Amino acid sequence: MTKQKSAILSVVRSDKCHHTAEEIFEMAKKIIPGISRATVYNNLHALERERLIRRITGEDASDRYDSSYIPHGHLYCSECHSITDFEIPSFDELLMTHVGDTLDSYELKVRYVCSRCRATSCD
Amino acid sequence: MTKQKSAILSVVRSDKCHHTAEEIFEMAKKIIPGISRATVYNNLHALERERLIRRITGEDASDRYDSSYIPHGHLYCSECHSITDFEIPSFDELLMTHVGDTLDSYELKVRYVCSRCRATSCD
DNA sequence: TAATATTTTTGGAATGATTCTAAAATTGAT
DNA sequence: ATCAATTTTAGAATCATTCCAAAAATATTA
Repeated sequence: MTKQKSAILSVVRSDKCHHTAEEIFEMAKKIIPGISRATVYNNLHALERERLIRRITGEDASDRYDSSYIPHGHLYCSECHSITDFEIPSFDELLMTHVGDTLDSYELKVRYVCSRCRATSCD
Repeated sequence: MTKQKSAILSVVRSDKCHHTAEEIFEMAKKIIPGISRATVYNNLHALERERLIRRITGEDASDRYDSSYIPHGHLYCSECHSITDFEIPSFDELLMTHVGDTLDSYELKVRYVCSRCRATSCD
């Protein structure tokens, strides 16, 4: 594991947020000032292949990265655009019964209004 | 509803496939030869705002469009890259119990190997 | 250690889906 | 028919990501 790669992994693992490659690049520069954007992309892909992190896609233009490889749901608040992890107990088993045993992984994105926004919103 | 918009809607509704904007553009040209790519993008967005179609994102570089707005799961075969609709009975209710009543919609993508590929694959 | 092969990094160019823009065309309302 | 509002159009601009070829780092072998 090169020092660039481990810096990138530590950045992704540093919090529970779901950062974009660009954000990870900026954070990694604080550890290795000369690091290149291409290295960040290379290693994010490599780390996902090695099942150490997971890419999550779709909500906006940029992909984001999750510090855990283990699939779980993501709640997207339509008002503040926060992203929150969530878990449905034995969802894997439920999926398996519908999809069969070639199930590999899943991505579950839920749009909603988070409790904070629900409390403060007037419209 | 302009003739461009209704052509685009009819193209998206014409089959159960999940076409990219580019594919929809090509198909729409057969109805309105002079149609512009920008018009396709404009109207795909408008149609989704009007809840007549749904955008699905993430699996490859381009977004795709579903002929139905009603959320349901999508199965992605890792081998042949086919996309298949699927439904988990009362999944909405299940989600609601976990997310609360501000649930708006969801996107569920499942990676697996489809039965066709399972049958023919040797590796 | 020296020599060589392999892997990784780097910066910048290339790609490609999507968005933006400003002018022209169409549509709707009075 | 006139004026305003909306939509379409072609092409330029944007922006995340990928590609590239050269340089650097690392591992391997002698």
